[in-house]
Amino acid sequence: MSDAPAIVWFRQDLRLADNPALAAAVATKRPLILLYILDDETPERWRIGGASRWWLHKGLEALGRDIAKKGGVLALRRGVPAEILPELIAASGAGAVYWNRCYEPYAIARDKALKESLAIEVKSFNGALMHEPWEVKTKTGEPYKVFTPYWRAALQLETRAPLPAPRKLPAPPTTISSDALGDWGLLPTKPNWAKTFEPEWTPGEAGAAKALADFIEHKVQAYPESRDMLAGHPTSRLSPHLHFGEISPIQVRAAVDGAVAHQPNLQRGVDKFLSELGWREFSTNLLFNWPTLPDANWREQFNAFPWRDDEAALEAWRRGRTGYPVVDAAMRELWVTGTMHNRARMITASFLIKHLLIDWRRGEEWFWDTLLDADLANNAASWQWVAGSGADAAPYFRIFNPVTQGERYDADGSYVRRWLPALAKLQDEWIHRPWDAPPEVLRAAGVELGRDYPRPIVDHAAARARALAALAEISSGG
DNA sequence: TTTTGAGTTGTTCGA
DNA sequence: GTCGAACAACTCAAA
Repeated sequence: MSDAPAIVWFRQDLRLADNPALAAAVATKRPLILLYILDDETPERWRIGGASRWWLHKGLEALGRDIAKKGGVLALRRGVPAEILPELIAASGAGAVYWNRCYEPYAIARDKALKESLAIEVKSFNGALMHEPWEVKTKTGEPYKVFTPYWRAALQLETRAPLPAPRKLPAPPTTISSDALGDWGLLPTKPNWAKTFEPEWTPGEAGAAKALADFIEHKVQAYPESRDMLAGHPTSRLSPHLHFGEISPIQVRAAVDGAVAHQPNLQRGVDKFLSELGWREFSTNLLFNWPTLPDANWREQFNAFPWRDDEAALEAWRRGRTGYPVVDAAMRELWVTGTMHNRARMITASFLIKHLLIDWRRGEEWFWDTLLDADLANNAASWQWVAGSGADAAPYFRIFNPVTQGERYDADGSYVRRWLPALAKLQDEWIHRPWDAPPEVLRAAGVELGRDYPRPIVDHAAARARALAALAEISSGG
């Protein structure tokens, strides 16, 4: 066995359990250099966003603690991996580098170049997906473009069992210099707008495991119906943990399958939940096979779509001042908690695209900066899905009515009241359409439209008609 | 090669 | 209030 140390390069896999690269490195019995590199230069357009930086700081803090408990050390470096890795290899005499794969186009190019240029052994592993994008193909060997057949095919494939966390981690051969996490400036200051994230989230592997256990115990059984309800956190809330790799889909799947083995009545909820993980994999499959997904219309006919340039409307949407309570509540939720309910994402995205006719890429950029779970594949695929420009797109006539959606999925208005205190005293009947409320009702609730809460910035019926006309322009018939 | 059934999450209108 | 139909045409994936 070589005494030359091995480097484990952590990227979007900030965990010790079910970490194939780490497990393989530990199995070599070499001394280990456990490394994270903050690269703010390689991805030019989609470098890590503001909210995600807070999570990254907390996640690295947790990973460092977990590693230390097992006898190892996490080294932090900032810069370009193509410079840092050779330097570290030279300084440490490392004989191997192990990592788990990423699927962003820039990451694929970076890793490919590193594999070619580094003179030592390099091994990459699947740590982020149930199935690699190239493993799920149609009968003719093409990548799937429609979710349902994709997921049906994926379910036919075997998945590996989750790997246990290493019992102990070998120390590095010598002292490896490390940046101080606090010097990276990942946490916001003056103002510390992330302080509202603290009570909502516990970044790190333990926090992820707790969220999963909570989901299985309390939520998964009713998930197929309750998942759509806007209030009360009916979903797993695992997405940021999954993005940063604090838990793997393999672990999640093994846990929910294990629960079904003891409680067969959970099967229905588990199947629905696993299909959501399937969407995550499907999105990665799309990004891998169509690397321009984040930046270009997947359907080229949308290149002719008559988007409007409306900075004021865009800003009203960003800040939750559209005058449609369910939209505004969701945008406030995003701002305050760094996340947004899945259905609320569809409602707000549909509103930006269809009601305001603003380019989906403007929304994609805002979500990228404000979401703790910002993920290039999910973000791009989902925005294009709502726009209708993407794979497996929604029918053109699917334009969410924010009032109907609010009344259906927030019937008692508790979601709106939580995020829009100005409307807290408005009765259920008017909570999703305050502009229709009689003046005395508004007075009694202490609401003056235009002062305490905005009037709608567009009329729904008119906006819907305008969107349908715009879509007709680019249809083959128009 | 051609055919066939199907395609995450909706809304509106009229009976 | 409830319910079914209409809302385009197209592409996908497998038979």
